Amino acid sequence: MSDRNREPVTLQTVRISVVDQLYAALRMAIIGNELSPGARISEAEVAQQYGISRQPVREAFITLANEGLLDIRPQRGSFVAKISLAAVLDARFVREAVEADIVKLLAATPDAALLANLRQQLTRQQELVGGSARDFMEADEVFHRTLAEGAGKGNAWRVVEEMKAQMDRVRFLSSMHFPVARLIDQHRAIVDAIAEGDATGAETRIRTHLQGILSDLPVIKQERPEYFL
Amino acid sequence: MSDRNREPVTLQTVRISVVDQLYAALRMAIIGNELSPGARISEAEVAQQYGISRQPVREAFITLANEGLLDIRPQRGSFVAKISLAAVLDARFVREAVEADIVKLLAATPDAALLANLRQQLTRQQELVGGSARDFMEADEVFHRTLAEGAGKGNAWRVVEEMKAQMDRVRFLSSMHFPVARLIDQHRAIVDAIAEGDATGAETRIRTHLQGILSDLPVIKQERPEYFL
DNA sequence: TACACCATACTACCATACAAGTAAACACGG
DNA sequence: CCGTGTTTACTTGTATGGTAGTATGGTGTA
Repeated sequence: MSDRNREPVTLQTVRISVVDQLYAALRMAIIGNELSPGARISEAEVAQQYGISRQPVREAFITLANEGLLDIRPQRGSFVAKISLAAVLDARFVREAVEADIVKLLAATPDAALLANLRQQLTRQQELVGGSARDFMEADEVFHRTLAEGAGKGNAWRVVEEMKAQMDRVRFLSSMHFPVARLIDQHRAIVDAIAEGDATGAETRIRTHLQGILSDLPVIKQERPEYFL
Repeated sequence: MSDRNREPVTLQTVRISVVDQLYAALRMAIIGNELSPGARISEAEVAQQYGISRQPVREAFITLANEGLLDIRPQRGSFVAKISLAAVLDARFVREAVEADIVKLLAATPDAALLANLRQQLTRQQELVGGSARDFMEADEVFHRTLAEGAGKGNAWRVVEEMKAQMDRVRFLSSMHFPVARLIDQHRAIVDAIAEGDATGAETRIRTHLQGILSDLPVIKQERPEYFL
């Protein structure tokens, strides 16, 4: 054979377990506020809806509960977790700390390929202005993940992703709170600072970027107190 | 009644589910290297050992897998996760970022009661010199959690805890790697900086503190390559 | 010996059944 | 009308059974 010495590719099993599929679906539904905070959601009910047994539903619930998106009360019922102000603030805090160090790393040794990628994403984001909040949220997620992976901290992204979910969820409670144009400007400013090797500037800008939600949070709580703990 | 207007205390259900108990036990066993990286550990086997059914075991496994401590391979078996160098490095990175911002907060407005608490812990830690690694690890955990909670970031502790688990696990692979005396000195230096309101100093010192494992990691990997991915 | 084939045992995944706790509706007695 | 006790439906927790995918050791064949 001509390719005896080639690198073995890592094969992938196409099968995605019922649990994983359901987990992803429910997570999206919760973050996107299709399932509102406080809403009741029982294992049996969901099982019937999807035509599966209770067990995989239960296992998806467990993971969601571990991520703070679901509240399982034994013998009482399961509920979409209400928003804890402290939890969201702390999630934001963690995310700011981590991403600040990430952009500091990136600015220390700017990488041309990465910057090109980021700038391409900026134009793509610009095209989404006026579109759906969900579409922008996805692009935003890719942008921030690209930063993490560009800094060689791909595993750290898992943490940021979880924190981000808490924050995005709050934003979805009131569709007013995706100031897309402003967010893109901030993204651009961050990329510029990285390109210039300005670590301090990049840090300051991403911290500001991630502090944006702080002003929205009290407003949203005022608008929808029933969604909060 | 004389106490009609008193605050209602929040009652606690004593019952702890089998799942939670098993999860805690297995987590400890994995971090403490009683279950070594790569070791096989099947649902049925554990169920039999503890005299319970497979289902709760499975659910405990799922949470452990989500935390990166277990590797579940469908239809193949479950294994104590081998150590991924990148995962540990990224966990350390996240922890450093978060705890750095925490001590900055603490130093900004030093609190006397908190500082008294911390200094008391320092003397307690001193008493543990020469004792078991596990005892010190617990005291260390309390210390760092106290910092997080003192800064009003109790929810952020969950994240740090998960990252800490990855790091402690590596240390347990070789009992040489708990330089207790040095760690306590660093703890003391951090407390001193906070007391003086020296945010920059506190940040620098906790970053140094948490970078300690970086020098140990390659050594441990050299010693026990079979434990690594 | 070397290799393809197959039987078998084992795994996690999913379905189903039962157990135990909770809460709400309701009947009853004051 | 109000408060109490009981019934009943519903919840999650746990146990067990069946299914499909995977690894392994043996067997036959060249």
